[in-house]
Amino acid sequence: MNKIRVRFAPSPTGPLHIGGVRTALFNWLFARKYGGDFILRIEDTDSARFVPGAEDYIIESLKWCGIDFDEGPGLGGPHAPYRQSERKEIYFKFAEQLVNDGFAYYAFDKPEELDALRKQYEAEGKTFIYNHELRYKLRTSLALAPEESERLKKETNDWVVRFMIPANETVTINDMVRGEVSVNTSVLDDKVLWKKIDELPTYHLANIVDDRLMEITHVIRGEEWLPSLPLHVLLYRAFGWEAERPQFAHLSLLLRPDGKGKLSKRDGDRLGFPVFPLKWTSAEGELTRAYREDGYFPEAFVNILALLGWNPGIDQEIFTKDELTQLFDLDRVVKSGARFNPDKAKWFNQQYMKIRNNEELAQLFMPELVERGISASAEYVAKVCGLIKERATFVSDFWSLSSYFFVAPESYDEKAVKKFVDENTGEQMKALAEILQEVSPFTAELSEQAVHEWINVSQFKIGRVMNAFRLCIVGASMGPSMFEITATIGQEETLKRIDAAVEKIMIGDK
RNA sequence: GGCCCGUUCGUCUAGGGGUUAGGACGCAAGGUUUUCAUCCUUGUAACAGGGGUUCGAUUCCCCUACGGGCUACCA
Repeated sequence: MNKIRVRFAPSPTGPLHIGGVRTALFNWLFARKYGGDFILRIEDTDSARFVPGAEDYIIESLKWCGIDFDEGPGLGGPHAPYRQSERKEIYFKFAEQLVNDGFAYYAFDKPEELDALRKQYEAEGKTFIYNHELRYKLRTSLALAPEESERLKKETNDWVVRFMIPANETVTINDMVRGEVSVNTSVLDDKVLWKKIDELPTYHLANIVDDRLMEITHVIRGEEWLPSLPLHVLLYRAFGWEAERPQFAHLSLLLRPDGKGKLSKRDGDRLGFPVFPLKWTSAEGELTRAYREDGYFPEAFVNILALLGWNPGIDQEIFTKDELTQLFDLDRVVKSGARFNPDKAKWFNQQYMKIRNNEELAQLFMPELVERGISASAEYVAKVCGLIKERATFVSDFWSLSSYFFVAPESYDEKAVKKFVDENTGEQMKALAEILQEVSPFTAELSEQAVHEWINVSQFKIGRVMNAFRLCIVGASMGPSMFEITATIGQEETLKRIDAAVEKIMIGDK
């Protein structure tokens, strides 16, 4: 069997959205599983829709996800170049070959003429198809006298090459995810393959030619291409490439969580979750939110995407890249469209948060601390991260969960004060401070031991004491074990905070 | 309008001619914890509808409905 070669072939018309990333991921997973090649090809044959920066964005997104390609722009490879705009001179001869072999023809209609014709058909309630009936009636090389056609070819510059779709033939293709798909060719248009005006191929021609030239064995792409599958198959046949034709797998689309339509680039952030992997600033200066900037870990993001429209048939849901590579296969790709679930996406990130090591998390948290004017050692921050990470979904949650490790509380949660402070609390806290003062070394274990002993002897209610204690140190009813906190912030700071709290909320009006 | 694809808890999905239709997220309740979170337990909730085929259909076939895609000299 030939080496497996797959490609991801985005069009640089804007930032890649998660549907595109998923398509890339599935291709990559398939290639890696079978030891094949993953190729990135930029399909920039539509100069009108070209967006500067989009290609870089695509590459950076893949990089962030850890989806590495073996051949592609910037990297080169045996079939370079990998940008279709840089391959423009190779396509015409293939189009011409099709004309010479009787599979295509020149068409000289003006776009306005066709528009008018379409409108006319619509008005009459008829379906407009540029096909075997029309191609002999319109201005094409099939209908015109050869000299006239030659003349138009020379003298005009907006003619096109159209593929000749055979009449009334049923094309049946076996799609790797959808099974058998049949279409009657009579409903297909004679698609434009190549345009004189910009001397560029359309998607259909460029795609088939490049897939063949690059020896692609499997085409894994979005479902939006399913309707043109028969055309592509017919093209392979016309070129005489049936034996080398790749296998096709059409992935269902990602649907919007609010119900209507497929996820599109224009949905923005009003949906309550990002549609883009990385932030993108549009030409109008609009900034979109994104997974990376929202604080998702790339491993979590990849894990989420992998499970959208695919599953390994086991109950496990958290997978390393290696596990995914091993388990992935096209036969477990789901046929129906998948709606994105933002809550579950957060859950995934939380799972990855819990297993992330503290030093790495500290590094991610550090910039925010610096920005807040806090100076703390990496070691200290790592320790704090270890204590709070299971309470967080994103690194951006860290500050609100851990500020008391860095600064003493400035205010005390009112509800907690009401609940846990009474006329005896002040005295209790003073006594507690005295106990704590004697603990040496000031470890969590020894502090806990001493305090519990004291509570037992003095017959206080442990809940009341500890909650009041927490209020003094944290300022609220939250956070990890009290003694872990005090051991972290230290003896001196602990005693200081008890004093301050007693002063502020336990004496005075009480 | 035409063509194509799809339809199992709210969402992601497993399953597949005979099952108490399984899991995960969410939600709810309980337990653990001095608090919050984690964690554990339990609960909640689904085979779009109608016809066939069959002893039996959620599973196979047909129709309808609904959803989605395509219908450009876009990709």
